[in-house]
Amino acid sequence: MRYSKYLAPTLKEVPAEAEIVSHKLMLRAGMIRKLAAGVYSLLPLGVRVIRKVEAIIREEMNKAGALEVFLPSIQPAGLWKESGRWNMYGKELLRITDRHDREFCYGPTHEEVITDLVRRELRSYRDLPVNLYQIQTKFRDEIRPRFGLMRAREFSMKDAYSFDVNDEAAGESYALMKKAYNSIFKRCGLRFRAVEADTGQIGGSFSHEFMVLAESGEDLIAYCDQCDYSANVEKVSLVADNTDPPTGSYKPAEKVHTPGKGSIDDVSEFLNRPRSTFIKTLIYKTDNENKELVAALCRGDHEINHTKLARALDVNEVVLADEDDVIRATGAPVGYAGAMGLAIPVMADNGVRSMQNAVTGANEADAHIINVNPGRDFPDARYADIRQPVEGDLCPKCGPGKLLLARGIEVGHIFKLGSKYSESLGATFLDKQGAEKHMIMGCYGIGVARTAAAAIEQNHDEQGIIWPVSIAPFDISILPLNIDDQQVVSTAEKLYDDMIKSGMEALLDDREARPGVKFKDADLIGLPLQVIVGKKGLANGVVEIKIRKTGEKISVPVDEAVSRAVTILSDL
RNA sequence: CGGGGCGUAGCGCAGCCUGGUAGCGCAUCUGCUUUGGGAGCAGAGGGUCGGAGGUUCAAAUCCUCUCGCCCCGACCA
Repeated sequence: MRYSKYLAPTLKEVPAEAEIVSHKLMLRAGMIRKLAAGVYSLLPLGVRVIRKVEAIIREEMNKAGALEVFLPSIQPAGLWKESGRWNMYGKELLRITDRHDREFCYGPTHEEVITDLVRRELRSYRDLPVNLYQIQTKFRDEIRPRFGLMRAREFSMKDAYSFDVNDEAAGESYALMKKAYNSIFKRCGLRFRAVEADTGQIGGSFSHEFMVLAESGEDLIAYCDQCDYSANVEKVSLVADNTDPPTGSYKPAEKVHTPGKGSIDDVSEFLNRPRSTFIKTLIYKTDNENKELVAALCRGDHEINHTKLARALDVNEVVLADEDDVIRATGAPVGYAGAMGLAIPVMADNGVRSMQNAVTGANEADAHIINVNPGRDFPDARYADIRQPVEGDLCPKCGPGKLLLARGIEVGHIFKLGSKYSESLGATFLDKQGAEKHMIMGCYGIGVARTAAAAIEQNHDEQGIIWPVSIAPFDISILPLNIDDQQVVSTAEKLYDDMIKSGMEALLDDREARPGVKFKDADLIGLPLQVIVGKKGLANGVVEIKIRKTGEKISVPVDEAVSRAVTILSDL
């Protein structure tokens, strides 16, 4: 491709809207432009990267025996009502109506559509297993789209759905996908981990997330320093800190005056007691039919994990109660809630059970209670694992190992769904005995553009992107530095032709621009290699091959340049 | 959804408080010079100041409404 005929509008300045590296660099390199909040246009360079990621995905999916389909992005409401998700999915589901006032949605995922297809077309155990996938545009009306393609509302996703005759076969399909995903992300040049995950709104029995390790990641994962255990913090089942019954003597509970001290930090300092002796009491609103309020308890130096709390309460979602609800539930302003004498249900973290002579709010302004003992003072509390892990917690798998925390970008997620959708939508088959059974499903997603963005998060420097060869928009930049020097131009042209003939994807920067501009843009766009063709080098019969990743420049004779470039590229 | 902020030339911003000629840097175009890490000089083009309404002799500036965008929070008790 000739740069002069191409559209790669690079930016010298960083657009104000961008927060993280991949977003800034994609904008600066002229890969994407924003159309609306969370909605982006892909420019030619962006398209090429996405196509490469897609090609890798297709190859590995096909290799794993999956079949490509292409399902509608607009879906009739009826199917969603049938699965029960029309009401469950909430505001993230973009609902639209046609001219006849019929309800549709823009698909945020395709379980309903695929299950509908399969229930119509597949009847026999002989038809199974089958794994169907597509690469489709989805729309999820995120509360807060951000970070460019990382959390866009409209985005491209590879989604696959497997249908099996029984649980064991479904497990095999799942394992096959897990293997394929490992290959896909490895080929994309990413450093990642497959971690155990919560199943969330998709539902199902268990799942793994593929997390690209990066500081900018929106997810927190915990992993063991001794074994191979790793999980999303929402999923980590913690070994209870101490489940032994309390031993020591109970002191009488006593109300103390704590004027203006609402936070644990303040009260801890004021009473001169460590945070770990506090029982933190948070009031949550659940999304069940009564919007019931509950109190969630954990040790003062721990945090409640919303997902775990929701699971323990068997509700879809919990949100922190607002000020009015807190006052209604506790009779006190925010900051003075305590488990003693609360009229609402109490769900406590396992770590609270063995606490002795602890400190809590008094459910009245400017007062706390000391020497609170759970078994004595709020015997009705239920206990579950509802807190966030912290570094140093024991590994739930191997015991002696300690958990460490890291940030990750979720680029893929695989679920073993079971029969949730095959039951609600009636996807059945006849087994060998002629008995009608529900298919056992799995579903498997990959965020295509997010994968590309994650690659940038892991591969960049101050100058710009450093593409892994496998997903780079082109292999090599050819930089004729002196565009009015006949020898420089003709050499660059010849290299360009020869490189294309040898199978490389080359971008010839034939613009009438100064050398500095070409260098800067080449580094910014981040192709793995650059060939620098300048007067100085040609005087000695050489051009330079620069390796973007290392910055290394190698002088090579002009007639060896193509073969050397091919070799270096294949070694990267 | 709560809080904060921002919409002025393609991009980054100043001007607004205290109403009176719409500005700066980069980019773009022309010319000359320059040519191995985002050139220099000279000149030029480009703006319904997000939109609507209002106040005023006069509105980018003040008021009201509205649209869009960004950030923080939603794990603080």
